[in-house]
Amino acid sequence: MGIHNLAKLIADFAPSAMKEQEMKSYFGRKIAIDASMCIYQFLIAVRSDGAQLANEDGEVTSHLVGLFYRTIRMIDNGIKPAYVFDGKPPDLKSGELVKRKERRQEAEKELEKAKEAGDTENVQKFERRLVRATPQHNEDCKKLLKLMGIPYVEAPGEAEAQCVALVNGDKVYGVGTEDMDALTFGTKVMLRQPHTSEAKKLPVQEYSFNKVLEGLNLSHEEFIDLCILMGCDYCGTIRGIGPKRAIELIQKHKNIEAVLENIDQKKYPPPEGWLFKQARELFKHPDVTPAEDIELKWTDPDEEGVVDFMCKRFGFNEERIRNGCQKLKKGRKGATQGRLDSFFTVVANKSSNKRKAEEMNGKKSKKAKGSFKKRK
DNA sequence: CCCGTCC
DNA sequence: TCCTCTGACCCAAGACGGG
DNA sequence: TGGGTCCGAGGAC
Repeated sequence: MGIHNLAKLIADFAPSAMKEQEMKSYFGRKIAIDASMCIYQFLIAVRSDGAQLANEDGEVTSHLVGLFYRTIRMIDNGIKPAYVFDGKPPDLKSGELVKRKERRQEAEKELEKAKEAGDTENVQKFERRLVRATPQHNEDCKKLLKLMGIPYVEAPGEAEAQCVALVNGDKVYGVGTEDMDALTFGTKVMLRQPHTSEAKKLPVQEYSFNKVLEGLNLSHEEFIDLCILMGCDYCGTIRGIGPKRAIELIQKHKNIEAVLENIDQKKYPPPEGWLFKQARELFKHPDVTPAEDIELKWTDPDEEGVVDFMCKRFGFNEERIRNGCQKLKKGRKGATQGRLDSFFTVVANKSSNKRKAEEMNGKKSKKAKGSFKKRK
């Protein structure tokens, strides 16, 4: 998943494209998040003695624990998440998916071996490697989100691409992800792991797409070709060409076709039947629902519904769940208030410089729309 | 800060 | 010789709070 | 599964 080494390349060649912000400065912001990715991570990480958390009937709850508390944490910080669920992966990804399937089968064998040998350490290791978010997990999470009053979107294709559509269609401020290919899809703003920053006392890393292009001195099309050269999920790469050579070649020749004409293909052989054109097309025109067809609404949680679902069905501690619901209600009010507040400073120049206003106590005049002064 | 608990 | 890529290896991937 | 690090094998110069 993602673009190989892209974060490092940006750090090296376009450092100003990333700025670090305090969590607080995102108060009132809406953010799109790839739900499938979160669920997967929760299933892997939320464990006790190496096993997933579960209710008395053995139904897994790790994904619900993770989603519940992370969402509350964000709302509590005035950040409004909208979750996006994966649809069908594009056909081009099937090669990658076949590889993953093979690795799975490998892990299954290893798991059997470890079980027979009574090697608990390896059993856990390979169980973890076999984790996959099932339709049931997804449904559980959708139900919970609905009860919590948090909006979600079911993407026709890749969740990441749908998140980008929401950003660029001005439904949300940015996409919160670890997956750098959000930038390849062209997201105006990308936030890296906005949820962890508070807990770990780390700043949020904010990437600006325009500054990435500016810093690398590339157009969006050239940038896509660069990403393909460096390695994406959709097709192979040219052996012997890594980030350094890739960026040099794209800057010089502008696209992969021209690169191929100008390198010694004996020394740098492209993959057999290389599908770079199809990959390029996928990044340019991914299968997404247009943002204008999507309405995102944050509402108060249905506390009794949440308690019923989480406690009755999944055996969660009622006090904690009710506590969480209270935080949701409180945080939502604050965030709604805050959004209005920041509206005045934010909307003014959205694409380029965003707002330094927060610190500088903004005075803006460019781009008329909504550029009042920040009050307070 | 570390380490156990959450279910 | 220098630079760049590759492949091997290891590790950790959540959130939270009590002690 | 990906990321970080470290080392050896090539081409690049």
